[in-house]
This record gives sequence, structure tokens and C-alpha cells, in this order.
Amino acid sequence: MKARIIFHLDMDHFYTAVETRENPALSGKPVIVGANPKGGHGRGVVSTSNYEARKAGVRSGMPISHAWKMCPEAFYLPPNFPLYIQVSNEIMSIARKYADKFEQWGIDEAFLDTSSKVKRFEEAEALAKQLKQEIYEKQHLTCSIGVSLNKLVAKIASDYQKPNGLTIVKPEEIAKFMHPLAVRKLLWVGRKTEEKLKVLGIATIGDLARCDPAVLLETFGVTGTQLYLSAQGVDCSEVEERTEAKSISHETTFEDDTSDKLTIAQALDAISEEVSKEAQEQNLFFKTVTIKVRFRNFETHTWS
DNA sequence: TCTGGGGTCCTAGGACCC
DNA sequence: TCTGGGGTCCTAGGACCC
Repeated sequence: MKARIIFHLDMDHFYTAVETRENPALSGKPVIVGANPKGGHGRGVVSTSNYEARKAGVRSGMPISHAWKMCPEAFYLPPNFPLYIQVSNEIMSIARKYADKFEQWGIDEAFLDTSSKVKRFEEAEALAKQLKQEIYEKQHLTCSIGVSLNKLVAKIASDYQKPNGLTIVKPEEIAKFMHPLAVRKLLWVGRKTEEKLKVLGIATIGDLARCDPAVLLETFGVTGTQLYLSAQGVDCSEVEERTEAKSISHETTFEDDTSDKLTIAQALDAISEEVSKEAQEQNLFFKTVTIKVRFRNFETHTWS
């Protein structure tokens, strides 16, 4: 395959950055977007925390009650998704101009294949700086960009220096860059895979890269081979424009656990209505309906 | 610590077909 | 009577992403 130059663009603490832009009084103060903390008894998690709140230990995905214990003085805001989507669309249309191929990844990230626009990494660096500058001038928001020869390494690179970072990893630097990092930094290595690798004595990407691929194949099946290649910094996946959504869903968590049939039926009615409305608005047809239920012990069942 | 809400993709097993 | 091998499609569950 022809050598490529791939960017990964990641907005810095996107939700809280947008909130602070809209309300400059929040600037310099800890800000947390997520569930209502209700004085430490709230249900749900932190969506985004800004750098001031992160200093106190608050992280995305953490229970909001835990955040409250660590940082009660923070400004807690409910998410304003319509606003974030609007800002996201504006940013994505700026970034899209810089790419031959563009792939949005969640609300605030994107991959850009810039191979035909830049031939060398020095040129790529200049282009990435230009993109950061244009986003900052037009949106007053900062981002971090990683540049390498594939999506995997570019994504790790964008996370390497944050906020407002730019990290270039040239092909000859990949091993030196990746080997000291925790396996968890690899795309598709989550908590479960990290635990399984730990059992095999593998903690860093370097450990994984030096591992016997046969052992990985035995433990993980085909994904083991994928893991091994990832550790070598190998990723041939293309930057691909996302097509239309494959599913639409809504879910809700009760303030207090319940087994009251009427309460449950009413909640189900309400979220069904939202899903159906969205499908109609987007002129979509569907053939499968799935209902999901989660019990107190977090056991989850689906029925389609 | 006690776990939201929106998604995608993969795998195993079963039904069914020729 | 009990049975192969190839294939598709579907469901449930789970891992992972932001």
C-alpha cells in the first residue's frame, strides 16, 4: 500500500469548552458537564470535566457522586446536546476541507487522510497547525492533533500532548513512541482486554509487541493477531466517511429503582415515542425493535 | 466508586434452506 | 431411519468507542 499521512483531530474537553465559551464567567473555574449531582446522591456519570476539575481527579465516565466528593465547588451543568451538535457540525465542515477522505468519530473527533495534500511530515505539520489555527479563529476552541501514517498511531498521538497539542509520529519513530505506553492506549483495548493481557504479564505496548503471536492467537482468537499487529503500529484501515446511522435508540434510568409495572410502561411509552419521532423525521424504515432492560445488579437483557 | 446515553462491531448458536 | 456440508439470516450478549 502507498504510504499515507493521517491526522486525528480531537477537541479539548469539548462540552465544557463550549460551555465556557458561551459563559466566560466559568473561565478558570472547575466545570463538569454530566448528570445532576444532587448534593452527592445523583445517579449517572461525568460526561466531560475541564482541566481545573481534572486537577481534583474528576474524569469522564466517573460516577457523578464520586465527582461531587472530590470537587463539590465545581460548576455542574447538564449537557446541552443541540448546542454541541451545532458547534461540532461547524468544526467538522472546517476540518473536512483539509482532507481527501474524512471520517467523523463521535461528536468531537475526526480522522483525516491528507495524503494527496501533503507529501512529507514537515508539510503535514504545517497543515495541522493551519487547521488548529482556523478552528481557533472561527470557533475560539482548542484541539489536539496527532499525525502519523495510520489511524491507530494518529489517535494515540493526538492524546499524547493535551490540551492544544500537536504530535507528529514519523514512521521510523513509531516503536520508540509506542512501546513505553500502556496497552490501554491502543484503540480497541478496553478494561476487559487490559485485564486479560495483565494475566499474561503484558502491561505496555512494548510487552505486547515482543510477545509470541501464537500465545495471543490462542488466548484471543483472531483478535489476538489484530492486537499483535496494533502493538507493531500496523493498521491498514481506511479513513471512511460514515454513512447513515444503523440504529436509533433512547434509554432512561429511573431516579429510584422500580418494579412498578405502570411506571415502567409509561417510561417505555415515552422513549418509544422519541425513537419513532426521530425515525419519521429522518424518513427511515425499520424492521427490528429491541427492548433493553437493566436490573439493579447491572445485569442487562435485550429482546428483539 | 457504583456505574448515562448514544452508538458500532463481533461472536456463538439456532432455524432454516438446498 | 438418521443423516453431511454449504450457506444465509436472526437473536442475545458483550466489548468497545465518545
